[in-house]
Amino acid sequence: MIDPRILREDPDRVRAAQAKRGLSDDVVDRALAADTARREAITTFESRRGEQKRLGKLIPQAQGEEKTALLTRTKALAAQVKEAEAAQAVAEEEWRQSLLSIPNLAADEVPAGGEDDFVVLETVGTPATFDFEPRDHVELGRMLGAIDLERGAKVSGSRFYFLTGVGAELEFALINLANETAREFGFTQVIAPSMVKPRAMDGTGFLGQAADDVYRIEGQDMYLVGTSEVPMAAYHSDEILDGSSLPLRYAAFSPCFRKEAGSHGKDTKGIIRVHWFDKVEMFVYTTVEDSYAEHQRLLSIEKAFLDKLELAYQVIDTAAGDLGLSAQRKFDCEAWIPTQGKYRELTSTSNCTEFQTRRLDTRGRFTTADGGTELKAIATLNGTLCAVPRAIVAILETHQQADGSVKVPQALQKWLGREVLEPVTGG
RNA sequence: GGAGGCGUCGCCUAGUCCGGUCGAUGGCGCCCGCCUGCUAAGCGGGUUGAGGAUAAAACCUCUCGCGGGUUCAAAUCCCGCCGCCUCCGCCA
Repeated sequence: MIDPRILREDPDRVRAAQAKRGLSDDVVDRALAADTARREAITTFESRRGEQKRLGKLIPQAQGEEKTALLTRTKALAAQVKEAEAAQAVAEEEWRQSLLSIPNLAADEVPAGGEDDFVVLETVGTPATFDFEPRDHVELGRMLGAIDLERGAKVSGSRFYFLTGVGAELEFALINLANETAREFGFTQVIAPSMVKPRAMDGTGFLGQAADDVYRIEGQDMYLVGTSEVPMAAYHSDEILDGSSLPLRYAAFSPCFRKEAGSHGKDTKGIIRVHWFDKVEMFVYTTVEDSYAEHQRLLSIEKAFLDKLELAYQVIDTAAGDLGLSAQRKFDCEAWIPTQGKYRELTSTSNCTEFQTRRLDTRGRFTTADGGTELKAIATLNGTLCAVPRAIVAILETHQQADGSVKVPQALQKWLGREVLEPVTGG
């Protein structure tokens, strides 16, 4: 949720932000009207309620006719109060809904436009070249006995897989490396629940434009999370955090579930786009002022991780129209996938500023210059440390050799206990 | 899943049977001030959060786990839900 004060005091800024994302600004007018209506309704209710309370106090001391008269008046008033209260609730809800439907205001630096209007900030490493015909990760996975897509489909359906043998070992190695990296950078490790209540899902903005991608548990009013950003954002909901304890940096492991609705035909082969995968996600609570530097920090950690995997990648500044509901700015790290001849998203980091904490009611208590304290909205940020399947895809394809074996990046060797993954079947 | 108990403004706690001077008691902690060579003790005051109003205040409304209901009036009575604890059953 954006700051209601910005909407009231500078609606044109919100209109401009909507335009930048390619969205209508109707909702701005709707929200402004709702705000006015809401305040009127509050005034009406409060004046009636105030009178009711004043008169009510007189009743216990009143006697005889005076008391009867008072009761008649307060009884009528009670009905009015009830009515005014209901009207206020309606106005309040309309205001809330219109405000909730406004996405976070994109940063000035964010490129305008849609999915294809990103700006490449940086290219790191050189895409791998081969003196043989490189195999895709599906074939390599089969040769190594690492990825079993056929049985994944048999047991669970399309976009499911078993990681077996070195595939499973590779996941654990990646998780270990991610956790080691998290530790180096001062993150508290967390294992987060991947089923959440609607509050958490909605608070992180995933029941908005992304709702189609979310699995709901039948008959339970619970959801499977698509990322541990969801439980981690809700982790401190309804809390007032000690400002001096910030930043709070978490690295949360969880399985992630995505319907991938509307992606029919995209990445149908392999494990680039799957309904379930494991991920270690960085999640940070900090002040809004510090969030911009923290965002850069998360990006640098993601880059450091990709460097450890010895991958070639580019960093893009996502265009406004391709930002999530909550994000103010988003950087994606896209690794080179040899058999696709292009860069594909491996990690992503977003600064959600105060958008999520306003929805989930997380604030910070800070000491002011004069020694007092004040409550302020704080910022949340998230960033992928390692999304396992895509990391595996990039590693297998990048480090493959002519015979179908795969060189293990140095940083993973101690976790895998070997320098090369050897095929278990012929090519 | 069955039975019972509990949920009060940071923590503890009074109040709930018998609705209105509880529009929330006291203690601890914390903050400000006084006092005392310093410190401690002592004394006085302050200390939930949200919203409305205002130049800013004063002020007003809401907030006793959450949501309804009864009533002129609800922390208090009634209904539903959630969470925690204890016992039983079941189980990785």
